[in-house]
Amino acid sequence: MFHQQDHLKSQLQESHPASRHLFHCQECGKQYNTQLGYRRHLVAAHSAASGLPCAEGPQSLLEHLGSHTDRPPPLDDNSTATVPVRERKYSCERCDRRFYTRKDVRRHAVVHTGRRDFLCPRCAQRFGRRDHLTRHLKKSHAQESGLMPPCTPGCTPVAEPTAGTQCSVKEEPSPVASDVGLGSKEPMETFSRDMYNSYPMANPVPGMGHPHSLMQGSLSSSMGVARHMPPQSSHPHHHHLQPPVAPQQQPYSNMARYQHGSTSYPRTDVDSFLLDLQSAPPPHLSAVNSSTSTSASPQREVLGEGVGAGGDPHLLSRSPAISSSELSCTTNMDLGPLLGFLPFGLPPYSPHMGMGGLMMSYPPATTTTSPTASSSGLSSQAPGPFFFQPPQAHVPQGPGAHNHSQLPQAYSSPAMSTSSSLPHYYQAFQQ
DNA sequence: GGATGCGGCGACCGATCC
DNA sequence: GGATCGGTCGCCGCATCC
Repeated sequence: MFHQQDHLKSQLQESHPASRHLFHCQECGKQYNTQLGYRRHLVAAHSAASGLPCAEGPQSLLEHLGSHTDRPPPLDDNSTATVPVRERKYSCERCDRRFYTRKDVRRHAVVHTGRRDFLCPRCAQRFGRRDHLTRHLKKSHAQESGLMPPCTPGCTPVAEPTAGTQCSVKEEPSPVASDVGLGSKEPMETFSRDMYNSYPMANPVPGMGHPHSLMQGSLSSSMGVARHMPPQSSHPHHHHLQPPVAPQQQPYSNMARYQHGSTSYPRTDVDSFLLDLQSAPPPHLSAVNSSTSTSASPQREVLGEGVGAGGDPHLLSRSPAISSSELSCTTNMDLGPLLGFLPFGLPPYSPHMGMGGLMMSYPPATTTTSPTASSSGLSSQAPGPFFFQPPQAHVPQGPGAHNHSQLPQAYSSPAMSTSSSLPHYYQAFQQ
Protein backbone atom coordinates (compact mmCIF):
# COMPACT_ATOMS: atom_id res chain seq x y z
CA MET A 1 0.00 0.00 0.00
CA PHE A 2 2.50 2.49 1.14
CA HIS A 3 6.05 2.52 0.22
CA GLN A 4 9.18 3.91 1.55
CA GLN A 5 8.70 7.28 -0.01
CA ASP A 6 5.29 7.59 1.45
CA HIS A 7 6.53 6.70 4.80
CA LEU A 8 9.47 8.96 4.48
CA LYS A 9 7.17 11.72 3.66
CA SER A 10 5.14 11.05 6.67
CA GLN A 11 8.15 10.92 8.80
CA LEU A 12 9.60 14.05 7.46
CA GLN A 13 6.40 15.86 7.85
CA GLU A 14 6.24 14.65 11.31
CA SER A 15 9.57 16.17 11.91
CA HIS A 16 8.53 19.32 10.17
CA PRO A 17 4.81 19.54 10.52
CA ALA A 18 4.71 23.21 9.86
CA SER A 19 7.05 23.20 6.98
CA ARG A 20 4.58 22.92 4.21
CA HIS A 21 5.43 24.77 1.06
CA LEU A 22 8.80 25.47 2.40
CA PHE A 23 10.80 23.44 0.00
CA HIS A 24 11.65 25.36 -3.05
CA CYS A 25 13.88 23.99 -5.70
CA GLN A 26 16.01 26.79 -6.90
CA GLU A 27 16.94 24.94 -10.01
CA CYS A 28 13.54 24.48 -11.47
CA GLY A 29 11.41 26.58 -9.24
CA LYS A 30 9.19 23.84 -8.08
CA GLN A 31 7.82 23.96 -4.62
CA TYR A 32 7.09 21.10 -2.33
CA ASN A 33 5.17 20.87 0.80
CA THR A 34 7.40 18.41 2.37
CA GLN A 35 10.99 17.73 2.59
CA LEU A 36 10.37 14.35 1.20
CA GLY A 37 8.79 15.68 -1.88
CA TYR A 38 11.62 18.01 -2.34
CA ARG A 39 14.11 15.27 -1.85
CA ARG A 40 12.36 13.06 -4.25
CA HIS A 41 12.39 15.81 -6.71
CA LEU A 42 16.04 16.27 -6.22
CA VAL A 43 16.68 12.64 -6.68
CA ALA A 44 14.54 12.36 -9.70
CA ALA A 45 15.36 15.56 -11.45
CA HIS A 46 18.62 16.83 -10.18
CA SER A 47 20.43 13.94 -8.79
CA ALA A 48 23.16 14.20 -11.36
CA ALA A 49 23.45 17.92 -11.60
CA SER A 50 22.08 19.12 -8.36
CA GLY A 51 25.45 19.43 -6.84
CA LEU A 52 24.59 17.09 -4.10
CA PRO A 53 27.66 16.11 -2.27
CA CYS A 54 26.96 12.46 -2.68
CA ALA A 55 28.61 10.63 -5.43
CA GLU A 56 26.30 7.76 -5.00
CA GLY A 57 23.79 6.95 -7.56
CA PRO A 58 20.19 7.98 -7.47
CA GLN A 59 19.23 4.58 -6.36
CA SER A 60 20.77 5.05 -3.00
CA LEU A 61 20.62 8.76 -2.92
CA LEU A 62 17.21 8.90 -1.44
CA GLU A 63 18.21 6.74 1.39
CA HIS A 64 21.49 8.42 1.74
CA LEU A 65 19.86 11.76 2.02
CA GLY A 66 18.78 10.84 5.42
CA SER A 67 22.32 10.71 6.56
CA HIS A 68 22.74 14.33 5.77
CA THR A 69 19.65 15.66 7.29
CA ASP A 70 21.29 16.27 10.58
CA ARG A 71 23.84 18.46 9.04
CA PRO A 72 23.45 22.11 8.49
CA PRO A 73 22.72 23.10 4.97
CA PRO A 74 25.64 24.20 2.92
CA LEU A 75 26.38 27.79 3.35
CA ASP A 76 26.66 28.41 -0.31
CA ASP A 77 23.46 26.82 -1.31
CA ASN A 78 23.18 26.78 -5.02
CA SER A 79 20.61 24.17 -5.29
CA THR A 80 19.45 22.66 -2.09
CA ALA A 81 19.54 25.65 0.11
CA THR A 82 16.06 25.41 1.43
CA VAL A 83 16.37 21.92 2.71
CA PRO A 84 15.94 22.46 6.39
CA VAL A 85 18.21 20.83 8.77
CA ARG A 86 16.64 17.79 10.14
CA GLU A 87 16.39 18.39 13.76
CA ARG A 88 15.53 16.25 16.64
CA LYS A 89 12.41 18.08 17.24
CA TYR A 90 10.83 15.86 19.78
CA SER A 91 12.35 15.93 23.15
CA CYS A 92 11.80 13.80 26.16
CA GLU A 93 10.12 15.63 28.95
CA ARG A 94 12.22 13.98 31.54
CA CYS A 95 15.67 14.05 30.15
CA ASP A 96 15.51 16.55 27.34
CA ARG A 97 16.91 14.03 25.05
CA ARG A 98 15.75 14.73 21.58
CA PHE A 99 14.48 12.47 18.89
CA TYR A 100 13.50 12.69 15.33
CA THR A 101 10.03 11.39 15.73
CA ARG A 102 7.44 11.16 18.36
CA LYS A 103 7.44 7.47 18.18
CA ASP A 104 11.02 7.48 19.22
CA VAL A 105 10.14 9.62 22.16
CA ARG A 106 7.45 7.27 23.15
CA ARG A 107 9.68 4.32 22.94
CA HIS A 108 12.32 6.19 24.80
CA ALA A 109 9.90 6.70 27.63
CA VAL A 110 10.55 3.16 28.69
CA VAL A 111 13.92 4.29 29.83
CA HIS A 112 12.28 6.47 32.40
CA THR A 113 9.41 4.31 33.30
CA GLY A 114 11.58 1.32 33.74
CA ARG A 115 8.83 -0.78 32.47
CA ARG A 116 9.71 -4.23 31.28
CA ASP A 117 6.52 -5.54 30.01
CA PHE A 118 7.93 -8.32 27.97
CA LEU A 119 8.79 -11.41 29.81
CA CYS A 120 10.76 -14.21 28.36
CA PRO A 121 8.66 -17.31 28.77
CA ARG A 122 11.71 -19.42 29.20
CA CYS A 123 13.93 -17.57 31.55
CA ALA A 124 11.56 -14.99 32.94
CA GLN A 125 13.89 -12.26 31.94
CA ARG A 126 12.11 -9.11 31.23
CA PHE A 127 12.58 -6.60 28.51
CA GLY A 128 11.29 -3.21 27.90
CA ARG A 129 10.65 -3.75 24.28
CA ARG A 130 9.21 -6.47 22.29
CA ASP A 131 11.98 -6.60 19.82
CA HIS A 132 14.39 -7.07 22.64
CA LEU A 133 12.49 -10.04 23.77
CA THR A 134 12.41 -11.31 20.26
CA ARG A 135 16.09 -10.92 19.91
CA HIS A 136 16.66 -12.54 23.23
CA LEU A 137 14.53 -15.46 22.29
CA LYS A 138 16.24 -15.87 19.02
CA LYS A 139 19.67 -15.69 20.45
CA SER A 140 19.31 -17.33 23.77
CA HIS A 141 16.47 -19.73 23.38
CA ALA A 142 16.41 -20.55 19.76
CA GLN A 143 18.02 -23.91 20.24
CA GLU A 144 16.11 -24.65 23.37
CA SER A 145 12.76 -24.57 21.81
CA GLY A 146 13.57 -25.24 18.26
CA LEU A 147 10.58 -23.16 17.57
CA MET A 148 9.91 -19.85 16.22
CA PRO A 149 10.15 -17.17 18.78
CA PRO A 150 6.84 -16.73 20.42
CA CYS A 151 6.45 -13.27 19.20
CA THR A 152 6.95 -14.05 15.61
CA PRO A 153 3.92 -14.04 13.49
CA GLY A 154 2.47 -17.31 12.67
CA CYS A 155 3.44 -18.95 15.86
CA THR A 156 0.96 -21.08 17.62
CA PRO A 157 1.51 -20.25 21.21
CA VAL A 158 -0.92 -22.57 22.74
CA ALA A 159 0.38 -25.46 20.83
CA GLU A 160 3.46 -24.78 22.87
CA PRO A 161 1.86 -23.62 26.03
CA THR A 162 4.84 -22.91 28.12
CA ALA A 163 7.48 -22.07 25.65
CA GLY A 164 5.90 -20.65 22.63
CA THR A 165 4.03 -17.94 24.31
CA GLN A 166 4.55 -14.34 24.13
CA CYS A 167 4.52 -13.09 27.58
CA SER A 168 3.99 -9.75 28.94
CA VAL A 169 4.54 -8.85 32.46
CA LYS A 170 2.42 -6.07 33.50
CA GLU A 171 5.12 -4.29 35.22
CA GLU A 172 4.27 -0.95 36.41
CA PRO A 173 6.70 1.85 36.22
CA SER A 174 9.64 1.89 38.42
CA PRO A 175 9.85 4.23 41.34
CA VAL A 176 11.86 6.47 39.19
CA ALA A 177 9.09 6.73 36.80
CA SER A 178 6.60 7.24 39.48
CA ASP A 179 8.56 10.00 40.99
CA VAL A 180 9.30 11.72 37.82
CA GLY A 181 6.02 11.22 36.27
CA LEU A 182 3.82 12.46 38.96
CA GLY A 183 4.46 15.98 38.14
CA SER A 184 3.86 15.57 34.53
CA LYS A 185 1.77 13.25 32.55
CA GLU A 186 3.22 10.06 33.68
CA PRO A 187 0.05 8.49 34.92
CA MET A 188 -1.54 8.78 31.64
CA GLU A 189 1.49 7.60 29.90
CA THR A 190 1.76 4.73 32.21
CA PHE A 191 -1.67 3.70 31.45
CA SER A 192 -1.17 4.14 27.83
CA ARG A 193 1.77 1.93 27.92
CA ASP A 194 -0.25 -0.60 29.69
CA MET A 195 -2.72 -0.38 27.01
CA TYR A 196 -0.24 -0.66 24.27
CA ASN A 197 2.44 -2.88 25.46
CA SER A 198 0.64 -5.38 27.42
CA TYR A 199 0.62 -8.82 26.16
CA PRO A 200 -0.92 -11.94 27.31
CA MET A 201 0.89 -13.48 30.09
CA ALA A 202 1.37 -17.07 29.53
CA ASN A 203 2.81 -19.18 32.16
CA PRO A 204 6.33 -17.95 32.31
CA VAL A 205 7.55 -20.63 34.55
CA PRO A 206 6.63 -24.08 33.51
CA GLY A 207 7.10 -25.28 37.01
CA MET A 208 4.53 -22.96 38.30
CA GLY A 209 1.82 -25.15 37.11
CA HIS A 210 -1.00 -24.22 35.00
CA PRO A 211 -1.24 -20.53 34.81
CA HIS A 212 -4.92 -20.69 35.10
CA SER A 213 -4.67 -21.91 38.56
CA LEU A 214 -3.17 -18.68 39.59
CA MET A 215 -6.08 -16.71 38.53
CA GLN A 216 -9.06 -18.62 39.39
CA GLY A 217 -11.55 -15.94 39.68
CA SER A 218 -9.03 -13.66 38.20
CA LEU A 219 -9.17 -10.01 38.62
CA SER A 220 -10.47 -9.78 35.18
CA SER A 221 -13.39 -11.89 35.94
CA SER A 222 -13.94 -10.40 39.32
CA MET A 223 -13.90 -7.03 37.78
CA GLY A 224 -16.41 -8.12 35.32
CA VAL A 225 -14.35 -7.06 32.45
CA ALA A 226 -15.10 -8.23 29.03
CA ARG A 227 -18.09 -9.95 30.22
CA HIS A 228 -20.30 -8.24 27.87
CA MET A 229 -18.30 -7.83 24.81
CA PRO A 230 -21.07 -7.69 22.37
CA PRO A 231 -20.83 -10.97 20.61
CA GLN A 232 -22.68 -9.58 17.75
CA SER A 233 -20.59 -6.54 17.56
CA SER A 234 -20.73 -5.18 14.15
CA HIS A 235 -17.48 -3.45 14.37
CA PRO A 236 -14.80 -5.43 12.68
CA HIS A 237 -12.16 -4.14 15.00
CA HIS A 238 -13.86 -4.97 18.17
CA HIS A 239 -12.04 -7.40 20.24
CA HIS A 240 -13.79 -10.16 21.84
CA LEU A 241 -13.33 -12.67 24.43
CA GLN A 242 -11.12 -15.43 23.58
CA PRO A 243 -12.78 -18.72 23.89
CA PRO A 244 -10.56 -20.48 26.30
CA VAL A 245 -11.01 -23.70 24.54
CA ALA A 246 -9.10 -22.69 21.48
CA PRO A 247 -6.58 -20.07 22.31
CA GLN A 248 -4.08 -21.53 19.96
CA GLN A 249 -6.05 -20.30 17.11
CA GLN A 250 -4.97 -16.77 17.53
CA PRO A 251 -2.10 -15.84 15.39
CA TYR A 252 0.18 -13.55 17.13
CA SER A 253 0.25 -11.27 14.22
CA ASN A 254 -3.36 -10.52 14.62
CA MET A 255 -3.00 -9.92 18.23
CA ALA A 256 -0.14 -7.58 17.87
CA ARG A 257 -1.82 -5.47 15.39
CA TYR A 258 -4.71 -4.66 17.53
CA GLN A 259 -3.43 -5.15 20.90
CA HIS A 260 -1.04 -2.32 20.86
CA GLY A 261 -3.43 0.42 20.58
CA SER A 262 -4.01 0.27 16.97
CA THR A 263 -5.65 3.29 15.67
CA SER A 264 -8.32 1.08 14.40
CA TYR A 265 -10.12 1.35 17.64
CA PRO A 266 -13.33 3.13 17.23
CA ARG A 267 -12.82 6.54 18.47
CA THR A 268 -16.01 6.73 20.33
CA ASP A 269 -15.38 3.51 22.06
CA VAL A 270 -11.98 4.55 23.09
CA ASP A 271 -13.28 7.82 24.23
CA SER A 272 -15.74 6.23 26.48
CA PHE A 273 -13.12 3.96 27.76
CA LEU A 274 -10.82 6.81 28.50
CA LEU A 275 -13.63 8.61 30.05
CA ASP A 276 -14.24 5.80 32.34
CA LEU A 277 -10.70 5.46 33.39
CA GLN A 278 -9.98 9.06 33.84
CA SER A 279 -13.04 9.78 35.81
CA ALA A 280 -12.72 6.83 38.03
CA PRO A 281 -13.15 7.60 41.70
CA PRO A 282 -10.22 7.79 44.08
CA PRO A 283 -8.20 4.74 44.83
CA HIS A 284 -10.09 2.05 46.41
CA LEU A 285 -8.99 -1.36 45.61
CA SER A 286 -11.51 -3.92 45.00
CA ALA A 287 -11.68 -7.01 47.08
CA VAL A 288 -9.67 -8.85 44.57
CA ASN A 289 -7.19 -6.13 44.25
CA SER A 290 -6.74 -5.78 47.91
CA SER A 291 -6.12 -9.42 48.22
CA THR A 292 -3.52 -9.56 45.59
CA SER A 293 -1.87 -6.25 45.57
CA THR A 294 -0.57 -3.91 48.14
CA SER A 295 0.58 -1.22 45.88
CA ALA A 296 -1.52 1.73 45.12
CA SER A 297 -1.08 1.75 41.45
CA PRO A 298 -3.08 4.47 39.87
CA GLN A 299 -3.75 2.15 37.08
CA ARG A 300 -5.10 -0.46 39.31
CA GLU A 301 -6.83 2.09 41.30
CA VAL A 302 -8.72 3.20 38.37
CA LEU A 303 -9.34 -0.19 37.05
CA GLY A 304 -10.08 -1.77 40.30
CA GLU A 305 -12.19 1.00 41.45
CA GLY A 306 -14.23 1.28 38.40
CA VAL A 307 -15.40 -2.22 38.66
CA GLY A 308 -14.72 -3.75 41.93
CA ALA A 309 -15.52 -1.05 44.38
CA GLY A 310 -18.97 -0.06 43.68
CA GLY A 311 -18.12 1.37 40.37
CA ASP A 312 -19.71 0.30 37.27
CA PRO A 313 -18.86 -3.30 36.82
CA HIS A 314 -19.00 -2.69 33.16
CA LEU A 315 -16.49 -0.03 33.28
CA LEU A 316 -13.91 -1.71 31.23
CA SER A 317 -15.97 -3.97 29.24
CA ARG A 318 -18.40 -1.34 28.38
CA SER A 319 -16.13 -0.27 25.61
CA PRO A 320 -16.30 -3.03 23.11
CA ALA A 321 -13.37 -1.62 21.28
CA ILE A 322 -11.04 -2.61 23.99
CA SER A 323 -9.57 -5.85 23.08
CA SER A 324 -9.56 -8.70 25.41
CA SER A 325 -5.86 -8.44 25.64
CA GLU A 326 -6.11 -4.86 26.58
CA LEU A 327 -8.60 -5.75 29.13
CA SER A 328 -6.30 -8.33 30.35
CA CYS A 329 -3.64 -5.80 30.87
CA THR A 330 -5.86 -3.24 32.33
CA THR A 331 -7.23 -5.74 34.69
CA ASN A 332 -3.98 -7.21 35.50
CA MET A 333 -3.52 -8.79 38.76
CA ASP A 334 -0.56 -7.58 40.63
CA LEU A 335 1.39 -10.67 41.30
CA GLY A 336 4.35 -8.87 42.63
CA PRO A 337 3.94 -10.19 46.13
CA LEU A 338 3.65 -13.65 44.77
CA LEU A 339 6.32 -13.55 42.17
CA GLY A 340 8.69 -11.94 44.54
CA PHE A 341 9.02 -15.29 46.17
CA LEU A 342 9.48 -17.18 43.03
CA PRO A 343 12.97 -18.10 42.05
CA PHE A 344 13.13 -16.84 38.56
CA GLY A 345 14.99 -13.71 38.81
CA LEU A 346 12.21 -11.31 39.16
CA PRO A 347 12.87 -8.36 41.31
CA PRO A 348 11.47 -8.69 44.77
CA TYR A 349 8.16 -7.24 45.21
CA SER A 350 8.12 -3.93 46.82
CA PRO A 351 4.97 -2.25 47.90
CA HIS A 352 6.74 0.99 47.37
CA MET A 353 7.18 0.31 43.77
CA GLY A 354 3.96 1.98 43.23
CA MET A 355 3.34 1.44 39.61
CA GLY A 356 6.24 -0.91 39.52
CA GLY A 357 4.45 -3.90 40.82
CA LEU A 358 4.77 -6.88 38.67
CA MET A 359 1.50 -7.53 37.11
CA MET A 360 0.44 -10.42 35.10
CA SER A 361 -2.75 -11.69 33.85
CA TYR A 362 -3.52 -15.27 33.45
CA PRO A 363 -6.33 -16.91 31.79
CA PRO A 364 -8.77 -18.38 34.14
CA ALA A 365 -8.53 -21.99 34.89
CA THR A 366 -11.98 -22.95 34.11
CA THR A 367 -13.20 -23.42 30.67
CA THR A 368 -16.62 -22.32 31.52
CA THR A 369 -17.40 -19.42 29.46
CA SER A 370 -20.37 -17.48 28.69
CA PRO A 371 -22.01 -18.32 25.45
CA THR A 372 -21.04 -14.90 24.45
CA ALA A 373 -17.41 -15.56 24.79
CA SER A 374 -17.38 -18.99 23.37
CA SER A 375 -19.48 -18.12 20.48
CA SER A 376 -17.83 -14.94 19.60
CA GLY A 377 -15.80 -16.71 17.01
CA LEU A 378 -13.29 -13.98 17.03
CA SER A 379 -10.40 -15.87 18.30
CA SER A 380 -8.25 -14.58 15.55
CA GLN A 381 -8.00 -11.30 17.26
CA ALA A 382 -7.53 -12.57 20.69
CA PRO A 383 -4.05 -12.76 22.06
CA GLY A 384 -2.21 -15.95 21.64
CA PRO A 385 -2.38 -18.10 24.69
CA PHE A 386 -4.19 -15.58 26.63
CA PHE A 387 -7.80 -15.14 26.88
CA PHE A 388 -10.44 -13.80 29.02
CA GLN A 389 -12.50 -15.65 31.39
CA PRO A 390 -15.88 -14.16 31.42
CA PRO A 391 -16.95 -13.80 34.97
CA GLN A 392 -19.17 -16.38 36.35
CA ALA A 393 -21.47 -13.79 37.66
CA HIS A 394 -23.02 -12.40 34.63
CA VAL A 395 -24.56 -9.17 34.04
CA PRO A 396 -27.16 -8.63 31.46
CA GLN A 397 -25.65 -8.88 28.10
CA GLY A 398 -26.62 -7.51 24.87
CA PRO A 399 -26.98 -4.09 23.46
CA GLY A 400 -28.01 -1.51 25.90
CA ALA A 401 -26.97 -3.54 28.84
CA HIS A 402 -23.97 -1.33 29.41
CA ASN A 403 -24.88 1.99 28.22
CA HIS A 404 -23.60 5.06 29.84
CA SER A 405 -26.80 5.66 31.64
CA GLN A 406 -25.80 2.96 34.00
CA LEU A 407 -22.60 4.58 34.82
CA PRO A 408 -21.99 6.61 37.87
CA GLN A 409 -22.01 10.24 37.44
CA ALA A 410 -18.30 10.48 37.32
CA TYR A 411 -18.12 8.32 34.29
CA SER A 412 -19.87 10.76 32.20
CA SER A 413 -18.06 13.75 33.47
CA PRO A 414 -17.73 16.18 30.67
CA ALA A 415 -14.52 17.35 32.11
CA MET A 416 -12.94 14.20 30.96
CA SER A 417 -14.16 14.35 27.48
CA THR A 418 -11.06 15.93 26.16
CA SER A 419 -9.49 12.73 25.10
CA SER A 420 -10.56 11.90 21.68
CA SER A 421 -8.81 8.78 20.67
CA LEU A 422 -6.63 6.07 21.91
CA PRO A 423 -3.48 7.48 20.37
CA HIS A 424 -4.00 10.49 22.50
CA TYR A 425 -2.85 8.49 25.39
CA TYR A 426 0.55 9.14 24.11
CA GLN A 427 -0.14 12.63 23.10
CA ALA A 428 -0.56 13.38 26.72
CA PHE A 429 3.12 13.44 27.05
CA GLN A 430 4.03 14.03 23.49
CA GLN A 431 3.01 17.57 23.53
C1' DG B 1 32.64 -11.77 23.27
C1' DG B 2 27.91 -12.24 24.13
C1' DA B 3 23.85 -10.15 26.01
C1' DT B 4 21.37 -6.24 26.57
C1' DG B 5 19.82 -1.29 26.15
C1' DC B 6 18.87 2.07 23.08
C1' DG B 7 17.98 4.92 18.99
C1' DG B 8 17.16 5.16 13.82
C1' DC B 9 14.15 3.95 10.68
C1' DG B 10 11.75 1.03 7.16
C1' DA B 11 7.45 -1.61 6.51
C1' DC B 12 2.92 -1.93 7.16
C1' DC B 13 -1.72 -0.75 8.47
C1' DG B 14 -6.03 1.77 9.86
C1' DA B 15 -8.07 6.27 10.30
C1' DT B 16 -8.78 10.56 8.64
C1' DC B 17 -8.63 14.31 5.39
C1' DC B 18 -9.54 16.42 1.05
C1' DG C 1 -10.52 7.22 -3.80
C1' DG C 2 -6.07 8.88 -3.18
C1' DA C 3 -3.16 11.38 -0.03
C1' DT C 4 -1.90 12.03 4.37
C1' DC C 5 -1.48 11.10 9.18
C1' DG C 6 -0.46 8.46 13.10
C1' DG C 7 0.24 4.22 15.04
C1' DT C 8 2.81 -0.51 15.89
C1' DC C 9 6.22 -3.83 14.73
C1' DG C 10 10.67 -5.31 14.07
C1' DC C 11 15.36 -5.14 12.05
C1' DC C 12 19.68 -2.99 12.34
C1' DG C 13 23.77 -0.85 14.27
C1' DC C 14 26.04 1.01 18.07
C1' DA C 15 27.16 1.51 22.98
C1' DT C 16 27.45 -0.45 27.29
C1' DC C 17 27.71 -4.02 30.66
C1' DC C 18 29.10 -8.37 32.55
